[in-house]
Amino acid sequence: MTQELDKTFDPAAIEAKWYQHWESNGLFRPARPDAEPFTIVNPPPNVTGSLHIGHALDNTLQDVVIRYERLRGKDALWVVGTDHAGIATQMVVERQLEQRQDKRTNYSREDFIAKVWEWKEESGGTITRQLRRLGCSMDWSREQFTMDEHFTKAVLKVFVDLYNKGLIYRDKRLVNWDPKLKTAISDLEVETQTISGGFWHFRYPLADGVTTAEGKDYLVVATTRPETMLADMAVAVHPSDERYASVVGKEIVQPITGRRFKVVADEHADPELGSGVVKITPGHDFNDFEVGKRAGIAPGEMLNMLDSEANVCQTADGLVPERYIGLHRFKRDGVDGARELVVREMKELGCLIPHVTKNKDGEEVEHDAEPRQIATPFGDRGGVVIEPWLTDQWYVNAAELAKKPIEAVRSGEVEIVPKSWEKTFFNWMENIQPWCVSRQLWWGHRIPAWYAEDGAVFVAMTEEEAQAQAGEGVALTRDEDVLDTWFSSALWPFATLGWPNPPRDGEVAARSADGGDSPPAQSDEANPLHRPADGPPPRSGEDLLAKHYPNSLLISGFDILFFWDARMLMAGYFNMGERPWDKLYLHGLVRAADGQKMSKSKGNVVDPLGLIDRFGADALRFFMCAMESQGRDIKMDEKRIEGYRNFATKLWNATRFCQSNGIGASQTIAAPGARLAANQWIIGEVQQTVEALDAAMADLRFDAAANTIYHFVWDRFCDWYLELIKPVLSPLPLAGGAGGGPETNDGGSAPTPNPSREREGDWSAQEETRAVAGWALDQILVMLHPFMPFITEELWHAQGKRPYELILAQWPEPRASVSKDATDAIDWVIELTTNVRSAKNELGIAPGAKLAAFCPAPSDLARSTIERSAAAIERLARLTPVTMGDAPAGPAMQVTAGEDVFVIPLEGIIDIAAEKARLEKALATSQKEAKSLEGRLSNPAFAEKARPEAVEKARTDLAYHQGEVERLTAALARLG
RNA sequence: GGGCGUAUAGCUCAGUGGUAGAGCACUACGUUGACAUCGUAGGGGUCGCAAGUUCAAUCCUUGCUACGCCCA
Repeated sequence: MTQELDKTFDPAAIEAKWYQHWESNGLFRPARPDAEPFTIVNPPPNVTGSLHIGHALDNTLQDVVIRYERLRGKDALWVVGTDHAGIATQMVVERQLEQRQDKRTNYSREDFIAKVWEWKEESGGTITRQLRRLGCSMDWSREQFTMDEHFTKAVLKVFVDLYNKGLIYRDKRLVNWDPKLKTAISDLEVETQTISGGFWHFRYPLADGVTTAEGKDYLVVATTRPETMLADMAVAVHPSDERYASVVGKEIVQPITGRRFKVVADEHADPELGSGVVKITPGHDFNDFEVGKRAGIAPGEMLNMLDSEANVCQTADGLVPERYIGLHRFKRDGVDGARELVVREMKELGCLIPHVTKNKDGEEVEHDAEPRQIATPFGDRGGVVIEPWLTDQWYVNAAELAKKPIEAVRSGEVEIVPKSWEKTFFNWMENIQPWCVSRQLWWGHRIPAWYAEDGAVFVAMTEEEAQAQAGEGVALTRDEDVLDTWFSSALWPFATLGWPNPPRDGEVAARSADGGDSPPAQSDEANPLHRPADGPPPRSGEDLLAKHYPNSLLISGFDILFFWDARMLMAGYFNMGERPWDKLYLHGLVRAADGQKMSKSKGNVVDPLGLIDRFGADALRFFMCAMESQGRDIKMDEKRIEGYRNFATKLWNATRFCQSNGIGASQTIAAPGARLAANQWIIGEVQQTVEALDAAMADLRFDAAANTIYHFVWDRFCDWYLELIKPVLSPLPLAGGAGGGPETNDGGSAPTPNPSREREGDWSAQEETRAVAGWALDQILVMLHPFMPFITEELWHAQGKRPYELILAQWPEPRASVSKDATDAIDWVIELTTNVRSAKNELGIAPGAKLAAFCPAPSDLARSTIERSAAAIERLARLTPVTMGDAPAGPAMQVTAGEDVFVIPLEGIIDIAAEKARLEKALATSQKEAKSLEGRLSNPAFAEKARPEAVEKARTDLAYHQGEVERLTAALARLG
């Protein structure tokens, strides 16, 4: 029995209900021990995060795939969890402290971390709640966090393993230093922006009375960063630059510091650029660092003039004048810094070479510096200029780890979709730099390295092991730093599945399919550094890792291809010896309606939850899919979301119609037997739709998949099928058969002589139609479910009692063959109907008017269809009666269906001029087409070289248009 | 400077070696027993520009223009 639906569809009312039902009944991951696995891990959102539109896209796509594979019977596992997000989370908590005039350093490390955990317990669940609103069917029973105890263990193991293989090492070199956050960051976290700056030219005096070939006693150096002068250790000229050959090896006296240093020859100096002389500050510039090393300066000897906040400090040689100490590197908050002071003093010393321009009046004007656009590095989190800074950090030998991933993508072992990203991937992987993984933070995975007093390092999983390595009695201090967050998230595809722990067989209570609640997090007050609750256990005896690694697919935005995807490949091959996933799907960005990137600072962010409130989660999801064509960004378009809300309403109303006609839940997966043309036709349409949908999903063409089901539902099922079966279900009073209305048929026993004939009120025809319609609607619900899970689940249950929820239903398998005669007949009726409606519209005839029609020379198709589907022709084309034979003389309009001509007499009501105009327009079109096709066919080269199918099609088209010309000419002749 | 991508209807976007489609918007008509969050019909595009390949180019090649992104 169907359950009556409200007159209007209200998404909010059903969304919460079904999500709760699915989750609390463990339906997101039903026990399917023998099924083929299908696995996706979600890109773990920052625990500080809240759902933005990009998450909505990313997670919708994943959910569509997971629900689709689940419906296809796979053991579909969607791993979910959040990322501890080192810097972001620490910043959130520090900001909270700031509001109370408090700060991190007022606490011990342990106490501060305890505060972060506290924050996480209270506020860290925002995004996971929001993902539920979107309908995401993740396995919440195994929700993960990158700081879970088992995850931490995995991270430490990877570090130790990399260290033991020489792939992670400590090195003193320049690193990207964020002076605001006071931590090192990796290359990827640096964003280069172009800002307005200056280019200053200075005189550097040569020492000891030396002069250049030109007789000058100084060299001219140019720089965009004058403040680094305080730590200059050389100037460089190109080895082939003859202007300066005589001064190479001679010395400079830096005017402010009085430091003496050499002129060195180095290829880095570009003779074409400025004077051809560059100052070398190896401690504060990446290029200069290399020059310095080549000039024999060891990194340990390189002068450093800045502290961790980029304020000037004394260099090792003590030559920085006292007045500079403590100044910021450059002007900040209106206060001059070292840069400004250096320029001023050099000017006073006569060592500044002014930049001269002419003003409007042609007079020369002097400036300190030439204005220039400078490419400047900024930290992506802190937003301040990054300082190259000489420190000891831990580095991963990324070039080595990149080898296997490169091979894998090249060989196709790992597929990147869309393929166009492969080139970008190779380009980055093949030029990859050592990855700095240490961060000067408190919140994160603390580096498992211990130092003896002599500086010897011991890397081990635990302090005990480190101590064992060091030997008894050696005092050890643990490395203060934590690891880059991406170092841990790189392990997501396998550490979430239990690696490195072996599967626990029966050791823990089985988490059954119906016990989906996450365990409440307990707090372990004794040790705030460790999470008490280890990751959720697998079901008893289940070896998740063996079954679900490699994962099947990863879906991520292209913006984290290097940050995360590439590093998962490295970590996967290193730790597991295998790819992390078979396929990587990269989607674009969701942009604002005007095409701009959404950002908080621009104030143009669209809140997905607001869209869900307004249009429903189903509509938002459908929008995301319909717009997701590979490789393109999505522009926000609310009208379109609204359109998909309307689509949901359409389906709702179609279901109401079905219900009011006794159409309920189907009983079989296979299509019911059907003899009526319309029923056969819709079965064929379902079959084609499933095939098209499967093809689209296999290619991850979300747009094609969404459009396929959309058009099937609206254009085929609602627009035609439901209209075609109305005459069967509710016969017109006058033509009523013996069976009466549908309500009287239950349990009836009257047989019917010819069920293949769509006679009005025919008893078994009605029964067949209700069965087929119910089945077709069920197929719609299943096929649409991955895209619109909520409304489909609601309608699935409203249609009758079900043995299982839709989320666990079976993917369509019609297993039916339909006759071409039947589908041809319906296609013919549709064409006739459309053509009649069009003609009436153009002639201004009331659309409802029923007209008599004559078909003088019916084709076999027309003859049988007119006989068999008279009721449909009457209801839809509104032609009745249709007489096979000549029409009486007199004014008439003419319509066609295929090659069949229908003459519709319109004595008294026809506007002859309008009909003539209509026919002439159609005639002109066909004549033009025919002429063009004739031209093509008469070209001998076409017949010879074109594909036979193309020639054949041209011939068929030509014949059709020639036929149209004849038919229309005859109709015009009849009108006189 | 290197790489990638995009230019198709008023807007947002699909698409194919055989002269183009969708949604929205627009126009006309419409209370035909699911649906006005709707129905029926319709108007609207020399597929950025130029050359080449081809029997045939919106689609392939090259160049140009414009816009966007990534890397240096």
